[in-house]
Amino acid sequence: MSDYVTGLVADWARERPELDTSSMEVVGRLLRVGQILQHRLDAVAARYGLSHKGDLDVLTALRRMGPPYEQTPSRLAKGVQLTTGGMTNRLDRLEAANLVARRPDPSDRRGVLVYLTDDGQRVVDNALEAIVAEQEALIGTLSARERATIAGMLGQLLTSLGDRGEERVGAVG
Amino acid sequence: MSDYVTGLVADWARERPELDTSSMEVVGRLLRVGQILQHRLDAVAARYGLSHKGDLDVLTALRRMGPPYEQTPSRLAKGVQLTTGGMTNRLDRLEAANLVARRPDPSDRRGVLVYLTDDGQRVVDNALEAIVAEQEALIGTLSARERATIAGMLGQLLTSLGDRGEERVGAVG
DNA sequence: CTAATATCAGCGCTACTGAGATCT
DNA sequence: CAGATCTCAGTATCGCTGATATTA
Repeated sequence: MSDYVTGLVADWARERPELDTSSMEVVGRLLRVGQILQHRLDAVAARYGLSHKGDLDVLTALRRMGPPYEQTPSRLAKGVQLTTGGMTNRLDRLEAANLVARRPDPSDRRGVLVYLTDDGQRVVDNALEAIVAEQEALIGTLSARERATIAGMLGQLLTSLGDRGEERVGAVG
Repeated sequence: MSDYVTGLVADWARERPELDTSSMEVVGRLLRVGQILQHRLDAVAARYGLSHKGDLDVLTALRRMGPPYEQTPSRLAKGVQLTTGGMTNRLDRLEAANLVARRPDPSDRRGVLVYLTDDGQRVVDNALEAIVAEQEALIGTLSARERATIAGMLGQLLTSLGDRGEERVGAVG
């Protein structure tokens, strides 16, 4: 078994032998795996017309909230780590594609509420199933036991990195 | 322990209970960890003046080759998955920063060779040490045994995804 | 002649910043 | 009045495409 990182580490061992490359064996692979998975999942989303990278994130964020699949732009922006200006652009795109719509917020006349249209609900539900299927295919070589092990360690790592889930971003949903 | 993905999965269990979210426990965490690590490492690179995302990749690619730290733009572009046009832009930036320089390729008068300047060698060597230190800090909570386990599983995963290391990209080096 | 190398100009995409209008 | 919400215009980053000149 010789992946991309194996070669990297070999290079550094030759060029900078005093460098401790043990962390690279983990971090390098994590980054590499993340890139490949993200790329493959983006391709799946694109098959559902979601060729703009962050669009699926917005749709799934709304979908995950449950009916009536509605949220303010500000809170959506926080959820996907975007400025409100950036969210305006994204929502314009999604609204033009008829996947979301805006309506005035009845409880705050400064604001608006964004909600999934019927089309948007259909697209996100279909896309999500395809995404999950692709995820399953991507990690198909890992046994149930290995999955539990790696998920546990990554969870520990995320927690140690301060990840609490207040801000839910990307990562398919 | 409750990270970002824990909340995600709980949302989907409520909204789409028939969906098998087990792959998301792994893939979601891999993506999330990758994002966080990349972000933190980018910040370290920025401290060395490498605020443009792909710049460190080019410098490390040259550094890893050993003296005289030299390569053609085409091969560099392949190594970091970039078009030659994109590489021209990057090299212009790096050359303006006096980190690399170009000279005519003596063996092919169509081409040029890019090499690390003395400044470039200093910067990449210093940045690399800082990157490795940051990596160590980031995964500090994992024991040696856990690191070996996760590195092994990720290597298996990368191999199954077709990663062979012909094209060495990003991922710190 | 075909293919490869590097560059350049023009384009597209995406997000950010800061200003402005509205409202709490 | 301070602060929040959203939008908009302008700007920046970054890579790609396709054309070009040169050489293998």
